[in-house]
Amino acid sequence: MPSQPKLTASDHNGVSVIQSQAHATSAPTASSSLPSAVTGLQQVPQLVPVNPASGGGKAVPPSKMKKQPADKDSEEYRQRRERNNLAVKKSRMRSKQKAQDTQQRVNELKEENERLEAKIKLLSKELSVLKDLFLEHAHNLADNVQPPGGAEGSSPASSNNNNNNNNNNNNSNGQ
Amino acid sequence: MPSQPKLTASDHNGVSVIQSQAHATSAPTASSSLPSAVTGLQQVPQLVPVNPASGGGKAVPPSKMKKQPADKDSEEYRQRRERNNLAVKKSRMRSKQKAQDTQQRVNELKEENERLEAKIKLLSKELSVLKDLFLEHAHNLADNVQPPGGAEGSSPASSNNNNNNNNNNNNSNGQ
DNA sequence: ATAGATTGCGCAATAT
DNA sequence: TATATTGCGCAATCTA
Repeated sequence: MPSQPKLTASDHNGVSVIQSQAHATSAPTASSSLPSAVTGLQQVPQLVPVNPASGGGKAVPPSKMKKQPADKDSEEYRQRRERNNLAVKKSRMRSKQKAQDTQQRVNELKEENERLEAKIKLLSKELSVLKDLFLEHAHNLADNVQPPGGAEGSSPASSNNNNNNNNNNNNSNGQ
Repeated sequence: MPSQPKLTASDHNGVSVIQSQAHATSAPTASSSLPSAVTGLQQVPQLVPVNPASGGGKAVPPSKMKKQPADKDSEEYRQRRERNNLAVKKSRMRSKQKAQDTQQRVNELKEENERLEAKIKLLSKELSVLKDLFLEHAHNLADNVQPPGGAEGSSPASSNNNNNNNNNNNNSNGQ
């Protein structure tokens, strides 16, 4: 489940900083060449107020901590970013793969569907033929009536061979 | 069609710069609050060599132009970014929607499939019943043989009623 | 050549 | 705490 962001609009500060390829220990997959167009923009040390609420006696409860902007220089920061970037790539790959699989599934199902429809058509035809045969036979029976036992009522001959031919319109179009 | 990137690895310089909310004429959708953590990083004017190949007589063919780093301050730049951001959002929304639709399609097809299979089962059963009826009837015929016209060859009676009962094992398992 | 559409990527906030 | 997801902006391409 995607899990939507509670209710508060996702409002991360739209910041982002030069990513020098300096200690680029990453790129295990396709090493991005990073030719030379990189502008040598340097980072600002980014001094952070040691603690936004140190004046009051509240002792700053751990909750509501504003999360220091993370020193971009910190090695640990870089490592975290690095790992996250990896995770992101992985996640996206999976996502893409899944989408692809789903599409494929659609194609497979479509094919299967066609096969099934064809089969239905065939079966229907067979049924139809058999039913016709039945009808024809019923007619024959009605034509040359010949009671198995001794001669009896001597059917009135000709027409009116309307036996229980229920038409069998059993189309069973269940839907 | 997505059109894959020729062959050259996509190696944009992994650069990116502080996005100050200064002239934030944007945010038409959900206004990003941008609390206070924004560092006031200023941009370097980024002087660009007027033209990398002005010495030769080649007159610099339009192709191969290195594309100036685009002054981040330029109003036009901001507008372009703004528009692109919008386009990106749109594109991603569509993409997501499509994926969702595809998933839905899968579900629909699965259902349809089940319906078809059920129908096949039904038809098969019907066919089976009719065929059985046929067989039974054939037996009856064989039992009390009674040539329609005058008495003739007088069939040898009993057994061997092996008419063209081809069993009709026409399962048509076409696959 | 220009504008919109896609795509890969990194960041940060969240979710798990 | 670590990884997984997700929204977002940037820049390079692709398309029209």
